[in-house]
Amino acid sequence: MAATLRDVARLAGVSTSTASRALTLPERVNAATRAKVQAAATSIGYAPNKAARGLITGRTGTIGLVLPDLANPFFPSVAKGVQARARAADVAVFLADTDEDAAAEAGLVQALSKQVDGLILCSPRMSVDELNAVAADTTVVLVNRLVGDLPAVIFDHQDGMRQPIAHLVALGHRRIAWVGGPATSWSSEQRGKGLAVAAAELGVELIEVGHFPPHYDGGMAAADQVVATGASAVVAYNDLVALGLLARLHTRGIAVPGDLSVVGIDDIAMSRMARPALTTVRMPKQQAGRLAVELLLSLLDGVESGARKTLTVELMVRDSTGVNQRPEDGTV
Amino acid sequence: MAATLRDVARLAGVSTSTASRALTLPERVNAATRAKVQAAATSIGYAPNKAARGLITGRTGTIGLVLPDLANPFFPSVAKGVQARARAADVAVFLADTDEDAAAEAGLVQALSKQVDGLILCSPRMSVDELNAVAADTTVVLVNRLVGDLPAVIFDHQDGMRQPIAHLVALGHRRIAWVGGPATSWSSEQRGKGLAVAAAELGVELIEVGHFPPHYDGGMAAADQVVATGASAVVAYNDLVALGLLARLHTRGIAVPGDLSVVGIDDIAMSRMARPALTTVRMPKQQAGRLAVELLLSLLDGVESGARKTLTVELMVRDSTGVNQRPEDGTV
DNA sequence: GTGAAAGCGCTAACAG
DNA sequence: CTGTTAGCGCTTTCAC
Repeated sequence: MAATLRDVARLAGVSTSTASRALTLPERVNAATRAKVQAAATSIGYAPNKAARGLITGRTGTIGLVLPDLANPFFPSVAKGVQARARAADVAVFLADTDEDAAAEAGLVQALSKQVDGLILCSPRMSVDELNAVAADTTVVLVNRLVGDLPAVIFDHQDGMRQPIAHLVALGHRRIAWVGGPATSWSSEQRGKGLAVAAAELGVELIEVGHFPPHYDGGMAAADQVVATGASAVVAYNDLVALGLLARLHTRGIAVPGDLSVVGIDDIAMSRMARPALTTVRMPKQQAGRLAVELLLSLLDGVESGARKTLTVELMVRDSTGVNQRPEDGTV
Repeated sequence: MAATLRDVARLAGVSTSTASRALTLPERVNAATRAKVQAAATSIGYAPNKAARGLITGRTGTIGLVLPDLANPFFPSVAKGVQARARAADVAVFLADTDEDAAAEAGLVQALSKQVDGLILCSPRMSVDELNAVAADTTVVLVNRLVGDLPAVIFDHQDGMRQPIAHLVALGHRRIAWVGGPATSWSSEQRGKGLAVAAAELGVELIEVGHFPPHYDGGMAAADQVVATGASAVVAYNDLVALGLLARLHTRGIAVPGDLSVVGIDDIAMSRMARPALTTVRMPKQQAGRLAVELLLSLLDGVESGARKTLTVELMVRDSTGVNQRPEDGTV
């Protein structure tokens, strides 16, 4: 059996409340007794039972992270950031993968919300109403989605989508295709809009090729339609789709970037490893995770209420010389 | 405030103990009262406080998953499997990423172990002694590492490493290089041994090129040494290393597989997307995660004690026709 | 079959 | 500054 606070108290010859104070509010205790208690605690390897503490303080020291799919490299990056920041704050993280299933997501969130102080919902697929319902009885921070005034960490799609367009225009492109993600995806909508605005401003044509699954196979499926548009460049919903495009274009003997330029979005590790390396728009994924935790913690402390953080994104122009290839997420 | 069991009991006009029984041991309660209680519970959206329950039952309904690095695609796959199986058993999962830091890992495990029923340690970096110490006061299941008799889920490196060697031999290779992972890695050691045994059996030469970081950059670093060995084929510690090799070989103008054949290990999603696609040894990562959970749960129920599961691995021969490209981890 | 009472490990008043 | 008391929400004897 693990040591309890009573054991510590007994060993130190004080009451349990004094032992408790010595460990959690050191200032309110005589230095001598404090030392005794702390010595006793370490000597028997005492670790507080967080569940018991949570029962009385109402804080469990735990947050939940819900995301659509760990197999999509975007999400482990966010998770890594969340995890790191939470640990620094001595907070534990429950992880839940919903498998891109909106219904499962709602159920999971429901269940999780009872066991945590707050929830980070990354790219949630559930409806606005469901989301508002959850937010009504749990502290929630959204990542990569905006719903009403709910606290959120998002990426600057406005500026972020202007960058690849400006880049392509500078290279002489005038007809640019856009391969969208799922029709229900908030970020796909934002990305499409951002590109359209930038294209209009810069006086070039943006051709929307349609909605595709946000995966490698989605890119394979989109490739021929992209070619048929006659565009000289294409921006893909994300890097996975861009890599799928690359594969199919290669099969068809279409040179990249010679015949067609391809730009991805997200900057997953894989995009640096493709050949040709993929020019992409970097989303600071780990940072988003870290910020989401900070936002959530400050919300729990009652510091802020309707906060929203928008993260700067950055065009990564990749070429064979390896310029600009530094990884966001550490060495991979 | 969330509804408590007392609220349910009051609403149903019974005592809290009856309410408790009606919800957890339905057989021991009159059908009529049971129905009343259950109706009351759902009507106010009652969900039991797991922390309070855990305080008394000694079971928290939570397990911990500790892994070295979410940025390495191997681990999110395992995590996905763990997560899915745990959810099916209505068990929550704490996630901890140690950043490949053995010291941090030991501390994390220590802290986590107090809050969970059991721990899944995936490719743990800590020492045998530390591991035994942890296992002494927590139920632990190892994944991808073997220490004494500790319960573990591992991959069949014996047979797994014979497959790529046999494949390469069949293609006519007689000098095969092996690019090992970190010197401290259990799986690197196992893989190296397995290859050596197979090479000896098949009468070909295995040249150990040394130890490299288990990343893309490690492969880049190893490439020139591999070339210098004069081997006609190389097996890399993992796919990331293999992809790094591919990149550097391409830079040097060495054709793959024309001049040099490259085989990876793990079958991460990325390996299907490389060009040329990477022949690799598939490790059933999600399955390992699922089995680890099952093993842990049965251990917690006192069913088994020194169990060990060995998973079959499978050579994935990749070529430009797309044969054998089905993904393990769902569509990516 | 059901209720009363005790207590899991801890913290938060409240006295002293 | 420290000890006593109460109780978080739940399960589990133990009577009835």
